[in-house]
Amino acid sequence: MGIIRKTKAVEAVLKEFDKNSFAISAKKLITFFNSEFNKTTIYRVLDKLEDDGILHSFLGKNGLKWYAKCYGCSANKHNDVHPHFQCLNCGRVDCLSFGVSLPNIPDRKIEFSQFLIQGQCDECLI
Amino acid sequence: MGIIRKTKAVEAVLKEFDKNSFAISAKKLITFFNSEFNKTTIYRVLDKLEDDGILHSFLGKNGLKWYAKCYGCSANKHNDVHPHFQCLNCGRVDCLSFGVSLPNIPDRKIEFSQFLIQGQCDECLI
DNA sequence: TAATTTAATACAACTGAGTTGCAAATATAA
DNA sequence: TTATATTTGCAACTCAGTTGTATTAAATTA
Repeated sequence: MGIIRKTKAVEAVLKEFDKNSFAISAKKLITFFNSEFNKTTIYRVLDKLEDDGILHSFLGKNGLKWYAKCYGCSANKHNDVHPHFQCLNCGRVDCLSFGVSLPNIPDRKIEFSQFLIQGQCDECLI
Repeated sequence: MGIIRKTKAVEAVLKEFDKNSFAISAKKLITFFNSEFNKTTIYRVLDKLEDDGILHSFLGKNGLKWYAKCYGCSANKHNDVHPHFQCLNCGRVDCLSFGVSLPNIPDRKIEFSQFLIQGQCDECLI
């Protein structure tokens, strides 16, 4: 946590997340920055940004890792418990804006949860 | 769908799922049947059993593929929309018995959903 | 501003879950 | 028993993600 330098790679990655509100997969970022940055750099930048509470990650279709901006999270507390929606047609992924009501499970301690909903997005339904 | 033969591999895999009610990862089955069956066989048997509506699959921690028995599902209709719980300590995964109330999202068509909850299981909390 | 320290990066090699093609083996139907 | 269609084993492959290390570039200090 903390100790992250304002390097070209960090700024370039953050700029991509500022462009739109959708989630972005590590894979897509690596392809996008192919000629500028090494894939290892991208993976490590994403790791750092997640550690710092700037991004949160989750697994999408086929176990691919996706990242999206955090709102109201800090390095030590992740409040972002919302579902993610992945379009099975165009592959687009976004965060759904409502929270998930976690069930009360006796004798178990819930630490994380991830809710992935898959289907057809508004663009692809037309 | 249909057309699945009662081979040694199919029977051995099904027997494992009958032993207990927990989910089993493909990886674990491959290790378990290491000396008996090839890993390709295990992957293909699991695929078939899922196609036939006997097992359902979902992704756990690190994107690993897990399988569990289906209840009330057929080859063409999967009714099993329930959360899965993975213990971050012992790795055990099981199906939670209550259904998930899917949110109503305008302009989107929901086809699948997966809800993975992670934390400490009853055994590991003691 | 230059020197020093420490973190970030590129590169290559690796890991490991899952996939594919094909020949041989085996279950089922005739 | 024979025919035929599915299953299996094997080896080689794919590909997202990881690791080690020498080099480069921020940030800090003098």
